[in-house]
Amino acid sequence: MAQPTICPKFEKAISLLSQRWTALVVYQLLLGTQRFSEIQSAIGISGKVLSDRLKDLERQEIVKREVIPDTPVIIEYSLTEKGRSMEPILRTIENWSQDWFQSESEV
Amino acid sequence: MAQPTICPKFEKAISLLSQRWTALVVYQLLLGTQRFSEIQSAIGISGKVLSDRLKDLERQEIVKREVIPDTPVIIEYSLTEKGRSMEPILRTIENWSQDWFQSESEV
DNA sequence: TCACTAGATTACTTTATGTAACTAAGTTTA
DNA sequence: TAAACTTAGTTACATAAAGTAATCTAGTGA
Repeated sequence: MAQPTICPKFEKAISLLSQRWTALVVYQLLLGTQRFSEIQSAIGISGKVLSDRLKDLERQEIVKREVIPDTPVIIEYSLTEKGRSMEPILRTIENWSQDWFQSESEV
Repeated sequence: MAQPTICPKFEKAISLLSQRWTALVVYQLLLGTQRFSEIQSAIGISGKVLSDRLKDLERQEIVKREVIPDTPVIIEYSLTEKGRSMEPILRTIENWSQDWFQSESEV
């Protein structure tokens, strides 16, 4: 399936962003470097899926994983330049959501 | 799960956009009104999933379904104002994809 | 030694997506 | 008049992705 009517670069970007949790993980890391459990509790993702996503995002050079040899060892996740370059996407979605969605209390 | 650390409006927008095919359907409809089979062959989505997505998008008032009483009947899909308001999101993703993804031939 | 923590991984269940065949209503063809 | 074709779907079934909970591995600390 998938006729090549649509630009392949755009399709790659869309398939990345339409993977559940990807956008939220990046959004969360825009706040700064964070540890596994911080991301997990901030966005409410399961450990398994967060682990999968972080590996994907690392492979795509969007997220950087750093092992800090503290005691016990600390593992920090942060955005690469490519990751930070996604900020306008998230901000545009954020603005749109404010303009067009109602909050629970208004429904 | 899903602690409410993140703005619920933003979360709604993200969960809409992270549904597979949603963004591509909207992107396709930015080109103008189209029929079921046109969307289907343009983006290479299965009839079942396209049918599901169009119903979702109609329910969210992003897509408008119109029955044209021609012979045989024609069913046209187009974007509502809310749907068209998603254009900046898609354009931002498009720009980002051009800057940060390589095409197959460059890999 | 036992219990605790962070960062995962594994086994299993549920949900989403994909494939292919089928349907309904009308149309053209033979 | 039936056979075949078209559009816009739907249904049944198969596969893939995501969720849940238990487990693992170092490295503490008591």
